[in-house]
Amino acid sequence: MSQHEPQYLEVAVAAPVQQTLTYAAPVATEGILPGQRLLVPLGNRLVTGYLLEIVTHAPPEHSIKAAADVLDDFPLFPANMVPFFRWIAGYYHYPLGELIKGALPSGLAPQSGRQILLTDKGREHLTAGAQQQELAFSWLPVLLEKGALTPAATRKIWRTAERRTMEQWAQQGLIEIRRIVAGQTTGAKTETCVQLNTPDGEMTSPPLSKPETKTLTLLRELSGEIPQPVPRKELAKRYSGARKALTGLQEKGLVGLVEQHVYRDPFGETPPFFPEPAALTAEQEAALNSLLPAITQQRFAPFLLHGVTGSGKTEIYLKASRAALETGKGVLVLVPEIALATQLEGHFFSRFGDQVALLHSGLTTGERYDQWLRVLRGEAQIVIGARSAIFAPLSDPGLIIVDEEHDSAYKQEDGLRYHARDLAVLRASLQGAAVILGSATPSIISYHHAQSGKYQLLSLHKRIENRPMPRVEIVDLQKIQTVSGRPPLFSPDLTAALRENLAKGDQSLIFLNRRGFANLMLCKDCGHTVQCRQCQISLTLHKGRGELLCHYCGYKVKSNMVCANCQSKELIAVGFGTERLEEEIRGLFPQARIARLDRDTTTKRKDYLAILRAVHQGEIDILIGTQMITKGHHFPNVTLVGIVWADAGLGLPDFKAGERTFQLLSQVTGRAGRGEKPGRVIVQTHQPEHYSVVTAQSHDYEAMVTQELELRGQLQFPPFSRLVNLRLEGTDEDAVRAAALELAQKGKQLSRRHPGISVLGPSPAPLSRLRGKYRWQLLLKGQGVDHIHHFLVSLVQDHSRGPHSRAVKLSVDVDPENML
DNA sequence: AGCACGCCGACT
DNA sequence: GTCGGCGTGCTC
Repeated sequence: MSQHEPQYLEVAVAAPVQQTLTYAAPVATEGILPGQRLLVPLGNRLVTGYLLEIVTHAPPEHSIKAAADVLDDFPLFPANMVPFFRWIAGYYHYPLGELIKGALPSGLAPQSGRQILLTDKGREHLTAGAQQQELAFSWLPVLLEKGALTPAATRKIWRTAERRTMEQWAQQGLIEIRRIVAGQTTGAKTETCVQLNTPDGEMTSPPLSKPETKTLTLLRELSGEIPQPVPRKELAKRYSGARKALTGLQEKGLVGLVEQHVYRDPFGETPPFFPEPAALTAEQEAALNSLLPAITQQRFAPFLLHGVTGSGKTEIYLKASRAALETGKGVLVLVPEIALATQLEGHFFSRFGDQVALLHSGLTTGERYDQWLRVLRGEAQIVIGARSAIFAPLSDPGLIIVDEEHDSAYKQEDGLRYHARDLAVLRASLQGAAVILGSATPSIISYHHAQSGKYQLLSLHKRIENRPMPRVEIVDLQKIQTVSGRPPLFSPDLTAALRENLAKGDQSLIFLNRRGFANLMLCKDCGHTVQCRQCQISLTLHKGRGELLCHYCGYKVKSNMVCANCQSKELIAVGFGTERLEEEIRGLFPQARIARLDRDTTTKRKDYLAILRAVHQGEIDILIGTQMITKGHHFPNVTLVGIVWADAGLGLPDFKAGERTFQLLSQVTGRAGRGEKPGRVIVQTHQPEHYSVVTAQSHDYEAMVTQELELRGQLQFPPFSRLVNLRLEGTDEDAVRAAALELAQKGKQLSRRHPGISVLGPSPAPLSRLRGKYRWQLLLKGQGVDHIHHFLVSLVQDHSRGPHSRAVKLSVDVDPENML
């Protein structure tokens, strides 16, 4: 760009503003680049803005303000990600600045705020009347004591009517309201380190106390040959008196303190080492022969890698990654969640060492930021992470891998409702990279694309070393006679198989995708069920915690409560979850070593790893769990898998229920017989003839796809159409209903001019009340994407101009994964 | 979002 | 008359 042309900045502000805004460059700024954050005036406040592009023309109809400040010394993301961000904002109907804010590691969006400071006059006047005032203003004592309120406290008060008082007092000169820029919480982590000032170490001059001498000696030891600063924390850990002694040593000029930048180690522990296998299977060779040329040619090429569990997909990822690194490009690996990362991250770490950066939700804010910087600076060429890692600042990815691509954890279900797998394909196409979507049970959508030639299909049908797929037996729960007339939790077949396996010393898995003890509390006297106060959902009994829990909002009450309707104490627990299974199994097999893996037993990654390790080391005979146990673990000694209730998900009002049930059954089934011994699976169900169950039994993925595609075709569901779910939410039930009806009417009116698009609903959402909000929804179904987007833009505009736009929130869910 | 502007009811 | 409630529109 020429020096003489005027420079304007196209900026996306971190506020719900749809358009980008144009600012003049801040005074005296050189070499400002896209990807840097700015502090820009918006209305009469200052907000964070993200510089997208430097342009020569400004829109003439606006006065142009200058950016107030540049917040970064370097761009936080590469400029070539800007088109990616723009595309996403358009597709998911989300403000670009908010999107970028969410894509960057958290804590990087300063905003202007206020802080209250007490003046001398104020101290005088307010102290006198403090006794009475205190009753009215809870914050006054703090203000009088500290002379100031924190920005966070001020912000809280500002939202209330007490703001008026503040403004009055400010006018009277009792307090000062200072404008500040707040919210920049995360920076590179620095650590206080101790440095020796006298390297050769004359201990002579001033007399030292005993702790001081000891600390100095320790410091010399740790500093090493060429003295390096030692973290103060480290000294304190080895000698508890060090912290205090250091103050003395500092005064005597013997040591100095420096702030030093450190990287935190995100690998909480050393991951296991996986050696490179000596040989590949013929199928692996064939898949790589298709993949590697595409990677070498450095162009967009999408692949669907369909490989049954245990067929060696990981090795293909690793070989493909090496090829991408050899072209000088980076690799991005997406995994469904932390759970799976442990296995795959171990493999990548074993092969590529510290070239790997990890980005997952288990990291602290600071750790995330550190990993981000490593990627940004090119210090790590491989990124492994959960869905948000799709935004990792790799400047030039040559390969993007999405493992377990069918997993619904890739769909973000609030805020920007993106699908990381879809964004992976998009990013690959924008940046000219190869992309591998891998799964044993690909999503219907992806498989459909492979059939139509949009993706190239790579198949691994055989397990490594030709291990057979496990034998799957179906037990029809309806046919089992019991005294109560209700089906048992464990059929005689499953109980016998468990007993047998236990006798052999083999391990067993019991799977049920529902946690807790009982999912319903019924009043014996009046028949009422205990419901969540916030949601249209019954509370689940968690016996161990002695609580009834809402699985949607986290609301809880003590389980010894009385019926809200009739005060009866006689509440009976109906239904079952993993906690109940555990109790029953312990009763059936008191001698067995039993563990349970679900969100209740593993609140931290550490607990989770501990249970997995115990299973691995053979310390557990029977592992009970939710889908957490299905996530890609290799348990060589598991020879029996019991699925307690296979059709649990089939009753949901969701067109993906059949697909998901098949995927779940296949994933669980795949846990059996991964070692040398063959596996056996027992599937209990009320619907033994359902195609999801039947095809899972025969490991016949293609048959499931054929069935499913036929059904989807008849109903014109994806992939034969596109869906957008418009959800309306608010605390006022009538307003939400009214807004939904209005929107639907507008939609139906509009659809007369857009014949390809139909409007279904409105209707109350399947979860009609959630977290205290009433919910209605409206489904758009149509053919062309562009078509639907035009349609959406005018609908969203209509709502935002409508009378309910503030009381009722509209969220747009493009390609919904979950219809609840 | 967050802030100003503006239009109505109930107080000095 | 004006203070202050919140519906509405805009932010370069």
